[in-house]
Amino acid sequence: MYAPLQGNEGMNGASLQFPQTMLQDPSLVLNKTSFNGINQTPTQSFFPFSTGDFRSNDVQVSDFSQPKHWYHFMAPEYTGQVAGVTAATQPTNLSPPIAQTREQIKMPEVKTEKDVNDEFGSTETKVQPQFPSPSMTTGVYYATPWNPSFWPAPPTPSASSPSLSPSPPGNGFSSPGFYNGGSAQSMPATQAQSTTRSSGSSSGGCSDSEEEENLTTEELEQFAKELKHKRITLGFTQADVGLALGNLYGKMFSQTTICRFEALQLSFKNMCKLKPLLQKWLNEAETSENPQDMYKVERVFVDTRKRKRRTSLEGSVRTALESYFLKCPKPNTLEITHISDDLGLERDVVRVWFCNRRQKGKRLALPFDEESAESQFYEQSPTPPLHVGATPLSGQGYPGTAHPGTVPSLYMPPLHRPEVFKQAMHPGLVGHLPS
DNA sequence: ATGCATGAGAA
DNA sequence: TCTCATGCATA
Repeated sequence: MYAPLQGNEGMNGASLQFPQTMLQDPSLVLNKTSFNGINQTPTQSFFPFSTGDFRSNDVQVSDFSQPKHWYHFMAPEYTGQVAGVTAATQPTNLSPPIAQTREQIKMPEVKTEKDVNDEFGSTETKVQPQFPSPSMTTGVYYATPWNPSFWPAPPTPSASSPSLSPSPPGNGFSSPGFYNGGSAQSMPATQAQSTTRSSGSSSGGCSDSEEEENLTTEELEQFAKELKHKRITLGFTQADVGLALGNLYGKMFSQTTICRFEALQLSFKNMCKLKPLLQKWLNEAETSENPQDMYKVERVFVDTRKRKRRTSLEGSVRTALESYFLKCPKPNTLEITHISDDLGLERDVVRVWFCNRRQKGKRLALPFDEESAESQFYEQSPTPPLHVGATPLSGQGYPGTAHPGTVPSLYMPPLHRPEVFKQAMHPGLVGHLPS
């Protein structure tokens, strides 16, 4: 069904991605650093799970009987796909050979997200990045509701000038508040703080002034655009930037995150949090003599814990899930069980699917009226409001397949006015909606 | 670029 | 158990 694990084919050159056999490690592909002279045999033909004890069989759509062993398995030399270049974020998982490699290479201690608080083994010298780590972790204000350009302004753009007046906490709705953390809505309108301009433009010598800025949607949009443009101009990939951030702040990010940032696909709060970091990176990149040095840091250690193989849901199954989602965006345990049974999926897969679907849905449907939208659609049903039991599945036909063509594969909340909803949809998706 | 997954923190 | 931030893996 779906491609075997490793040995992926090349990636779209456009974005300069790397074959996963290289763990998306820019330094390898881009040759910006030859990893301290260590020659890596690009023969990542090894596959630690060849024995099959690691769910070698496809986690197919109806394969839900297998125990989840994927978490423990740990091939001795499994480095997380990148031969040699990687290491574990978790020392405990570090196998001898790797540990050795790690010492040979003077691996700067850049931490990954979860690693930040994770102390390494005592022997490890926590060499912090060359750059002083700014206080990026301090609070972030996001009094301004998220409202990317492609998310239409609210029907009543009353207080539509987020840039000037971040909506007061209780202000009805003031703006299309994207999802700014769902419950964190009680944002202290600490806005008008003062620093709206990230002064830290000159990498001169001071500066880690990326305080919590009161960013506006527009600023973010503009910055995202600027970032992307300059990044490309400078010849960096999104992954490079993520790595560079690790270099600069000791906290790296993935290509995915950078991509989402540029595409404004993160929550407003998240955008605000990352913006200062990226801003600084940009400044550094622009002024640096050798931008390349910015991420000379070879790859950080990769977490050796193995994650479940990604389930690839068939189109029909997805459609079915969508269908269920329409009826009940937030199924309870029982409902999830029913659904999973009906579709022959693991309960967890279904659960996660709904979680992700909701998360995604928020970006699409929440602009209008998050409060009600959320309460109306995302409220867990005490009692199955839908006949989950009355399987919409007819024989082999799933809910969706039953009505080919008529079942929108998108979340179309029944309570939303089509017109409005349509607007809120991502441009690319609107087209699919029946008018 | 995005689907599915993980994990921390909150409820 | 959910949300949210984030990432691996893949289309």
